[in-house]
Amino acid sequence: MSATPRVIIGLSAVVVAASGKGPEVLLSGAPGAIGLPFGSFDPIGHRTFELAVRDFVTSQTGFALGYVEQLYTFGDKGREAPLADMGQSSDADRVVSVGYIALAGSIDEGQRRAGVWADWYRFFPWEDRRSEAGLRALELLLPDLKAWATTTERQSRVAMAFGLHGQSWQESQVLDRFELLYEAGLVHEAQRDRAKGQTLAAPPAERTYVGEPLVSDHRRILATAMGRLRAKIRYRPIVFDLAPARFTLSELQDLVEALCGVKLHKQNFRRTLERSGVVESTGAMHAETGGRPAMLFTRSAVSRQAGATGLSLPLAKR
Amino acid sequence: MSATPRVIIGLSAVVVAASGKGPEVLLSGAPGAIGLPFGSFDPIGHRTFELAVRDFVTSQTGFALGYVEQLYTFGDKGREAPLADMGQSSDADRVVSVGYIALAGSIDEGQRRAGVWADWYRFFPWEDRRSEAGLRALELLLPDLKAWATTTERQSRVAMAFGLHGQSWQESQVLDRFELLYEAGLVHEAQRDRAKGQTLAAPPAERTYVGEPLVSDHRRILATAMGRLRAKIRYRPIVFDLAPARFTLSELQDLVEALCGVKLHKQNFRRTLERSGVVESTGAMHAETGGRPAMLFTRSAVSRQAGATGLSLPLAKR
DNA sequence: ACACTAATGCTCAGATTGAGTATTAGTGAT
DNA sequence: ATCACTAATACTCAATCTGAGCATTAGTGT
Repeated sequence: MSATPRVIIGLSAVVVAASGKGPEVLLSGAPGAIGLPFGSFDPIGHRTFELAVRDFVTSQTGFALGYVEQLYTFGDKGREAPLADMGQSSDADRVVSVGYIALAGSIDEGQRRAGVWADWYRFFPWEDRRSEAGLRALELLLPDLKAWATTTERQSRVAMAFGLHGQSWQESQVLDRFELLYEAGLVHEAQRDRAKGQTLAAPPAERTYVGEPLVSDHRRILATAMGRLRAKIRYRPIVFDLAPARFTLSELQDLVEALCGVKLHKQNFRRTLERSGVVESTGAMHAETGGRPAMLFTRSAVSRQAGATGLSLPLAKR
Repeated sequence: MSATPRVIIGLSAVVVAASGKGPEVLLSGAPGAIGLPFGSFDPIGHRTFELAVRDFVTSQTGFALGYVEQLYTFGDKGREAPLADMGQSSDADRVVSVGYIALAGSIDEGQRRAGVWADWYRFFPWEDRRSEAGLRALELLLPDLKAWATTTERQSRVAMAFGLHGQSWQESQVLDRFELLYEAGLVHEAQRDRAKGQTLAAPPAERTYVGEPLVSDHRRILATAMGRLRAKIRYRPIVFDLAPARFTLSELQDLVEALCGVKLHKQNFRRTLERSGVVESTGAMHAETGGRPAMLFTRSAVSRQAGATGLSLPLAKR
């Protein structure tokens, strides 16, 4: 459109909801070009980014967002996709995207069907360490990662990110792991960007790809969101923005485990939960599960105060 | 210049150094319009934001940056200043600024004189709880803050941010505190932005202002940087990017205290330090201070690994 | 009435933390 | 030289917090 390159600010939102099956993210786009809900920032109409994000997500998907938080601004040349297909920019423009994470709470089947949602582990199978499938996904990648790690610096990064030599797996290092896989040429996006001039390792073999790609750098934004959310669970009572109003402690634990991709020690989880005072029991009970009925809890008043602390994650042994 | 509004991406850097007197930040600008080093992003020339930041800081101030990290992208209308005075934009343009924090290490008197550095507490006197002056600064603000807190929501925010009712002072909530003061009209910038149409409380009395203002929203960016740095100290061995190569444990403690604005319990500080293994003793000693000579330490190899943990901050009682 | 399944309760040892008290090795002044 | 003074470094103790289990309980379905 214009001959002189402009800067276009794109806003991308990782909208997370919990649906009983675990964390799901809202997607948009046509098959083959799936991505996050995306809008471009209007310098005249939008007073703040956050309002713009709420705006376009609601208008694109019909969802009203609750908690919204800015993640990171991505501006690397060669990792963004041109917006040409959205008719809003010319190829010469430089697109910078500001990523946001938004929590849409606990959704029911109806709401779920109203949008295109996907389990976020579809894009990051190796991040789910609860399932055999997740552990196997990592096993598949490790040989190629190790082959790529030819310098001590790379070896150390790989070991730290993937918890190799006695190092522990840090559930919130999602982005570090993804970036290593990208640099090592083990995700689709690397192949795509190599064509655009990024210097990246070639894929060792076509069939090694694990996890589905997303348009532009959206998988990177999603990785950032997952990492941020997983980290934040520990120091802010943010799970409650994803949990239903009333829940049993087991349901809450399942949710946390699904978000963090790890198994927790049940008794210790409830102990710290009750001790910290972020939940309080409603009198009601909940049967249905074929065991002793569970008490239904709600988030307590203290958990709503700014500065309230998050949850501790007592890992269960292997 | 152009009639249709463009988006201009500004990059602002909070360059932090430790100089023995505590944390200092690099400033630029003319008296009366002091701000952070600032440059605008060139969509053609700059491949990534980070490279652009390193570039303009070095060219503007002669400093080569070490650790660099993106903070946040600020885009609120009415809080940015036009760049007209830099001859790079027209008034109609929308300026979005991406804030960065950079650590310039430990600097000596010569380097210090080469740039314009200022103790960061000049802009946030209430953030220094080591000194009587800092505590007094807060005392000065509290009555007006309380007067502004007419709703329970505001009262709770104030109580949490400033650690009022038994709530503890959280050293990393620098931004929350600044934003409350801004909304309450207790910092210069609020007055300035009110003229631009932001709905903010009027200043209760001219002379209540505590702390010096900065151009545009730079004080907000600085607050974000301080908060990020203070928080990061706890989980990444980042102090070492500000400390000299060799230091005594007391020097390290002084540095951490200066950054966090709090006093720490000496014996417990060293205990956790040595236990965590992030420092190791060089054989050398250091006299000079009129007491028993201190052992000189360096950061250990483990502290350099990605994923190494930060420092615990055992607060000293009042 | 009985087996089965979760939800809850309780215990114990080891590690971490908050707060002090006690020593020790320099410096500078009688 | 000896003594007072100042930091640095060493130890101690109790209160908490955590990791790991074992034990008990209240529903469900046969």
